[in-house]
Formats: sequence, C-alpha cells, structure tokens
Amino acid sequence: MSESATSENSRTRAPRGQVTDIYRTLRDRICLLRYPPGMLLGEHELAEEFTVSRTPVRQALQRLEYDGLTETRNGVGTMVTGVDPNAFRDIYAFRLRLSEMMGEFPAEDEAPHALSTILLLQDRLVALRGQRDMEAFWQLNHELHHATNRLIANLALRETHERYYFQASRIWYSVIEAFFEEQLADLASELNEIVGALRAGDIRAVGYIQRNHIAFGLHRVASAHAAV
Amino acid sequence: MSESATSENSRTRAPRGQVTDIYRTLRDRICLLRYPPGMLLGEHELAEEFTVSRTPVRQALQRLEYDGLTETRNGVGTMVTGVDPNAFRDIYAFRLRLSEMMGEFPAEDEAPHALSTILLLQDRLVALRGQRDMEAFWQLNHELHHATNRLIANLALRETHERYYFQASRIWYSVIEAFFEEQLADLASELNEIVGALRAGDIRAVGYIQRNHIAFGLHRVASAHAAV
DNA sequence: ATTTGCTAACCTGTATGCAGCTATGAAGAG
DNA sequence: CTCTTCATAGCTGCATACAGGTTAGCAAAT
Repeated sequence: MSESATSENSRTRAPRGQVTDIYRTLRDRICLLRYPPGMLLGEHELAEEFTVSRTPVRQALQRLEYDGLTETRNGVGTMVTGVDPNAFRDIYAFRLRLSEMMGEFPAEDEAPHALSTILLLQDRLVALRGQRDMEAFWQLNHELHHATNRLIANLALRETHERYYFQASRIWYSVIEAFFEEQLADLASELNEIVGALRAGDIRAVGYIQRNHIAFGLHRVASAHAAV
Repeated sequence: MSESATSENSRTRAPRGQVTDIYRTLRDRICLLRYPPGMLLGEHELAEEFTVSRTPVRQALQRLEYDGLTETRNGVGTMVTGVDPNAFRDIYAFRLRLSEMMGEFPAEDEAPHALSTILLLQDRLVALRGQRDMEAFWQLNHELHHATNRLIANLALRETHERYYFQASRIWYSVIEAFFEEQLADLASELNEIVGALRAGDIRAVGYIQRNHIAFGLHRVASAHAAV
C-alpha cells in the first residue's frame, strides 16, 4: 500500500518535515473516506501509530481543521467534518470556474511532461477494469489532478485548484460506489480527450475538458441525491 | 488602537480561541508592514507579549506559514516572507478573475447591510483627508473588503477572495506611501461607484468595480516598479 | 420506571524541559 | 591584515506533565 509515499510534493510551496507527512496521510484517508465523516480521531492514538508525540500530530490536525476537513472540540476530540450540501454545491460551482480559468494561465513547457504522465495513467486505468478497486481509482484521479495542476502557470490559481480538489474529492467519493463503472468509463474518455488536447498543445482545452467532466460527475451526484 | 479587536469573525468558518486572536493580530501587523518582510519573529518574545507560553504562539505562526505570510527555519526563527515579483503578478491576476466571478454568486439579501456599512466608510474616508494615516486607511480597506466579501454567496469563492486579499494587501502597502493621495481619491470613487451599484441592487457591478480598481492599483504599482 | 445529579475516565489546551540546529563572533594561524 | 576554526548563545522542533473541559454511566430520589 503506497500510504506514506503518496507521491512527493504536490504543493508548490511545500512545508517540510514529518508533520507534512502526517498531514498528507490523514488528508488522504479522509478524502478516501477511510475516515468517514463524523469519525473521532484521538491525538494519542495517532501519536502511537506514527511513533511520535502528540505535538506533531496536533499540528497536522490543525492544518486539517484550517482546510475545513476536520473540526476539533475541546474535551471531545477531532472529528471529520460532514458533507454540507450547501458547501458541496459551492465547491463544485467554484471548481467549474477554476477549470475554465486554467487556460488563461497555461504553462506550455509542462505539457510534454503531463502528456507522458497521462499516457501512463491510461495504461493503469485499463488494468483497473473490472477490479472495482476504489483506492487505486482514487490514486489515479489524484495523479491526474497533480499532472493537470502543473499545467497552471499561476501560483495562486494552482494552490486554490488543489485546495478545492481535495475538498471536492472527499464528497465525491461518498457516492462513487453507485457509479463506479460509469466513472471508470468517464475517466477513460477524459484521459483520451486530455491526451488529444496536449498533443495539440492546447492547454486551454485541457481546462475545458476538466470542467466538463467535473460537471458530468456533479450531474451524477445530483441525480443520485435526488433519487434518495 | 483597535488592535486585538479587529472586528469580529471575518472568516465564515472561524476557529475560536486565543490562538485565532494571536493569528489575526500578527497577520494584520504583517499586512500593515509593521512587520516588514525579512523581519525575524521570536516565539519567546511574542509569548511574552501575549502573556502565554510558546505553544499557542507557535500555532499562530504555523497558520501564518500555511498562508504563505511567514517562513520558519529551524534554529533561526520565523521571518516574514518577502514579496516575490512573480507571486505578486500571479496573485493580482488571480484576484482580478475572482472579482469578475463575484457577480455570478450574488448574495442579494446582504446588499442592504453592505450599503449601510459602506456609507459609514465614506464618512470616515472624508475625515481621513490630509491626515496621511496609513493605519486608518488600511482599516478602511479592510472593512470595505469585509463588506464586499459578504456579498458573495459562494463559500469557496468567499474564502479564496479573503485569502488572497490579505496576501495582496501586504504587497500593496509596500508601495502605497508614494501614491497615498492618489489611492485616497481612488478609494473615494470606488466607494461612490459601489454605493451606486448597491442602490441599483447590482452585485455583479460591485464585482466589476472592484476588479477595475484592483487593476488601477496594479497599474500604479507596476509603473512605480518600472520607475525604480 | 424515569429522571436527575454526581463522579470518574478521557480528551484537548497549555506550559515547560530538553535536544538539535544555526549563526555569530572571538581567537589563532598564515 | 586576512582567513579559518571553534565555542557559545539563541532559536526552533519535539516530548511530556499538568490543567480545564466534556461525556458516559451509575446511583439515588421521585
């Protein structure tokens, strides 16, 4: 399990050290829903797992709270925040705009690297067919995000794009099980389209492709929510 | 001076406690350039000032680092980050887009409150004429930001809008001294325009007004930088 | 049987001691 | 006089002890 080795720096301005490792690990677990909303995380418990004292764990938890992924209450503990439907709509609407904005700050020289990365992702996606391996699928999405994120030449937009990717992914995975096959096919065509766009050197197109597939996912989630 | 009482919660999802107070105080000092870039902040020193131990101070400093306002190096201390010209361009370009986006998520019911707030700001701005009181001017800008921020109905956009306002304001104030009169006049007309827009109930217009005045400020800073 | 009050266990918030790291300046060699 | 070296003071990173707060469960009274 590539747990503590979830690729290297995904932030551009990355703080170093073990606190960041703990932060990323916990963030991934939350976004993977291995820590479902409402779950209580004890500092002492986590400190034992990571073989450190409570201090670094607390720092990681405070970053998570600052990200809005957890909420700490005195005397109780740190719990994973729930998915507020309003925040859900807001985040998705905002992400659509961010993706549309991507083409206005294209990092042309990153295109070749992104292309080769995504070609590899395509192979791994094929290998994933029929396995229903949520974690591998998530990891794929994560790396796709990372690759496209590097195509953004604007630091501020890049940070924001990443920030809300994580907030959104957490929500998204709470309903993915019902649409796994569909999302798999969708991701396949998204990768295909992005490859085409990158071969044409059209980063703006990459943004619009991403926007569209975010919208598709949103539509599925919305219809699922309406059905319930 | 209304130091520790810099209005109430400006974040929508606000953490509580004294750590947040310390954080806001330090953030304001940095954005005011009372702590200029490169300045070294000692944990022990701040702990004495706020009459707490190093622990809460460290938490506040870590949030500031997460915001990109400071940088902590082991064995040295926490220093206020400098104004990287590249980051400067990125943040400004991004803020322009965010302001343009504002009208797409209008919080109609907040308009009356914003209007009355801004009318008060107009009076205070008049009283400021000829005083060259940087801190009061900054406070005015801060409250204007707060008022317009509440006009955004999308939580994600609102958070981002606020986040980069603080990053930008810090840069902005490093050159304001040379343009104080100009900026004063500019702010006056911005307030006038916003009042007109709010009276018409046109929040989209507020966003565009803000965008334009951000661009004006950017132009001044750019020309100043070219002159140097 | 239900409700109320209390206590004890557990959790986070804070303070503080210690280890590791960095920079500065004085002292000595060239 | 200049350059190198090393000791030292001061800082952050981490661990840990203690204080304050919350909740669950039991017991007692109605």
